Amino acid sequence: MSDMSIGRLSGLSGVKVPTIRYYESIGMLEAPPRSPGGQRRYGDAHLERLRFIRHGRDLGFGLDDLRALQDLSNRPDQSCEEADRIARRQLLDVERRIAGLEAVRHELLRMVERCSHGVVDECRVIQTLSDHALCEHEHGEDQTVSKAG
Amino acid sequence: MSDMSIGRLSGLSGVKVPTIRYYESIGMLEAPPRSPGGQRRYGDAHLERLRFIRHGRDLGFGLDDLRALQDLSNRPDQSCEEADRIARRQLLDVERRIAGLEAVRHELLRMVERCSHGVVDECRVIQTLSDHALCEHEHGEDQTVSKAG
DNA sequence: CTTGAACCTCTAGTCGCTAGAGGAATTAGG
DNA sequence: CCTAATTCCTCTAGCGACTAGAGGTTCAAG
Repeated sequence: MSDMSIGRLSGLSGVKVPTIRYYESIGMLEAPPRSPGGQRRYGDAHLERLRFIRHGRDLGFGLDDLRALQDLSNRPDQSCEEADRIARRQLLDVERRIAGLEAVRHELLRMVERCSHGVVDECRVIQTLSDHALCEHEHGEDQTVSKAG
Repeated sequence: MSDMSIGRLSGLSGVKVPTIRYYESIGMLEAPPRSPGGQRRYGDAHLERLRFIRHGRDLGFGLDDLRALQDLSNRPDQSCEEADRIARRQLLDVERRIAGLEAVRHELLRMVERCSHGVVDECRVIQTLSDHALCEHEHGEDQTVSKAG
């Protein structure tokens, strides 16, 4: 399973080819040896590392967190307090985002349910956006909901 | 309430000063008249529009959607079908993201609950990330969970 | 040995802001 | 009226985590 091309590594890891090169460029993934012609040749260690990153990204960890966790896993004798702390922080973050999205979902539901399917002037969707008093949504301090990739 | 400075508009709308200028630069907010010295002077229409944008952003709409919705609200006689479609799409998107985050939350909970608080080598957090087989999480096609701003 | 897919580097773009430099205008107080 | 503090101005660059595309090279199958 050694001497994988970047395409094969991509297929096995679920990480796109340009993303793998990007990870290398920012030091998330060790630069592999090259073929005589200059193409990347990966081994199993790369595949493992990339799966670790992919899995962590799926769980919403930032690349910095994953770098820290990866460093920790290379020092198996250390206390896992730090790893625990990072994971708990991430959990709290996810829970906070879920709560925010639930509130958003609630208001969106109200909007579309009350839409009379008539003309814009009577449209609940537009009205709700225009007049904040029509809804129950609280403005957070400066937190905003953002799109997922 | 006319002739507001950008700072006052910011305070009343909850949108930060640089963000207001950014909105102007990308055509989301009409450029206001200027004072003799060249500073922006806003009226009530700007405040209303900005609150509309702010509210929409809080609900996770993209600026393109908000531009479309804003355009619609300027044509009150048109059918609100389009507005309805945009809002429903947004609702589906939010629901999809909630579902994704719930799965993520579930796995994070398992991770931190099973952490033995010992050394890294036995740490569930690291193990789960390293070995995908240890968890129940399914990799989506290429969807990833991203941070909120 | 040819062909076509996969690879290479590099730059620039995405979204929605945010930060900072370096300077001009405004406003409140004395 | 003058000063000092605050707010405002433009401009460029940066964030995270990629994604897209141009223009060229290498590899693997037949």
